[in-house]
Amino acid sequence: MLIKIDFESDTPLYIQLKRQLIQGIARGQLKQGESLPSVRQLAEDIGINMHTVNKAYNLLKQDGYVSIDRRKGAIVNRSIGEPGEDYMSELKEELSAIIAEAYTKGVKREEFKKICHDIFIEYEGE
Amino acid sequence: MLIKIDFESDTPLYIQLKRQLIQGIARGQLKQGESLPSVRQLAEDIGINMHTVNKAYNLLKQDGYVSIDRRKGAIVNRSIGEPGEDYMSELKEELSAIIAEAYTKGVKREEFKKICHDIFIEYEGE
Amino acid sequence: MLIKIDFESDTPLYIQLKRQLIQGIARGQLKQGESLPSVRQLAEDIGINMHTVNKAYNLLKQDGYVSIDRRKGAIVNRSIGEPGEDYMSELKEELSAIIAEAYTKGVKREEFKKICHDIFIEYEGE
Amino acid sequence: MLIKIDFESDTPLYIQLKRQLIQGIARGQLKQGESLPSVRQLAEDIGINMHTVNKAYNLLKQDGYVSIDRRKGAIVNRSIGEPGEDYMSELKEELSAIIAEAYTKGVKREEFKKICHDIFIEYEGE
DNA sequence: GTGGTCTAGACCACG
DNA sequence: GTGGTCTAGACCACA
Repeated sequence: MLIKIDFESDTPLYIQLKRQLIQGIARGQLKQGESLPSVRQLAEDIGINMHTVNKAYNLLKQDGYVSIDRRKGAIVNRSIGEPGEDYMSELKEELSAIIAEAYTKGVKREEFKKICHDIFIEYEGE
Repeated sequence: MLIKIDFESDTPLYIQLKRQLIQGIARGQLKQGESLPSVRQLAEDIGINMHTVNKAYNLLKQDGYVSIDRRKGAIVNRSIGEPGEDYMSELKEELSAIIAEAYTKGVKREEFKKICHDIFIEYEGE
Repeated sequence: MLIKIDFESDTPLYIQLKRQLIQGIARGQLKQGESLPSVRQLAEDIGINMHTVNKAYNLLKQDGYVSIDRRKGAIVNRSIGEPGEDYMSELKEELSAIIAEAYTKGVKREEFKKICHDIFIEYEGE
Repeated sequence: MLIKIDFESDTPLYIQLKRQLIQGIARGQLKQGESLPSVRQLAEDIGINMHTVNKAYNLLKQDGYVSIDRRKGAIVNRSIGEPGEDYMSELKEELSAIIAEAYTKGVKREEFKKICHDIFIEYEGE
């Protein structure tokens, strides 16, 4: 799986990395039971520091996306059942802000829903 | 218009402020031509530093949401025609990350679209 | 509040620190709303690295013991309502191991309960 | 006796193993004079490395739980008279940390003692 | 060889 | 002045 880091971006590297790994899981490129590259390996591959990769891995662990096994490194977990209430309200707040901006910039409702639809299809179609 | 700042959040105060003002505009609570409270005033009202309010106002100006007039302060602009390409691709990337997470947490496509729909209605129904 | 770090111990420094801070909260030495020393300050005081203190603080934040406020640093939170199920089963497992060892080393049930009782009194008696 | 290893736990495998063997002894499932399975055997049974089992056995030996005989392997010892002072102060420190956490999470004194009581009963009732 | 821990020093965002 | 991020390099525990 290809990871692309934008060093110019003001989103922290470890967040960028975490997001892309989650997208990889969503797309099915990273399957349950599969193991991620070692922190040192991945760090070298994408040209960032080991500790930065480590931080991303630990966040993924916290969120239940991977388990860290002393023998095999980070292993992708089974998908996570039901979305919690906390998560849902976070999601709504986040969407509310994004949509407010999109709406004021002239993005139409149907256009927005189309974009979401297409992204979903990308993840579901495995 | 009521502004609610969460001091314990890890999103910067000025971002929280900016977002809420944009939501206010989207909802029609802040209408074109209307002027925002003075920096000093708003800072005092919500108990944050003047510089922080100033930063939010300047960002809004950069994004074309308000014009800053030395005498009248920040004035809400008319809505901004067509969304630019840059903005659209930013938006897609952001949504892609959010949806990846939502999808892995078990949020269904229709559920997600329903949430977006409802938020849009809130803004359109002015 | 006095913090004592044992550099010889094989429990990580940040865990030692975290534990002592929790004990401080339990004892009422650190009260709700009070703010902890800055990471740099505390690091210097106890002669360890800033990042190590930071790690402890972040764990405390994760567990809900403190909130990290950009303005005032780490602030002690209100006490946390009901113990969750997960925590209770963790606790039982931990105790089961400790008690197995104590039992085989000849510690009597009543003696053990007395020790627990006394420690509890120390925390409750505020 | 059934051994259950959690490969995703962050407590080292050899510690998990050691603890469970001590619990077996406490429960009376492993009686004095009885010999533990061979290192090789046990390693294979639970799917871990021989060295790991070896490490656990050696720790048990150090703590006086077993004697290691070249021919018969590890043999469970008689129970160990009086708890030493060192052990008792270690135990108190450990309990102090655990109870601080439990207390702050809202576990009541009587509830805690009840849990300890029940675990003790499990070990005593042989 | 793997991650975990600790140290150190630097720069930046925030307020 | 505060924490957040990133880098770098070292040592250790684990398996």
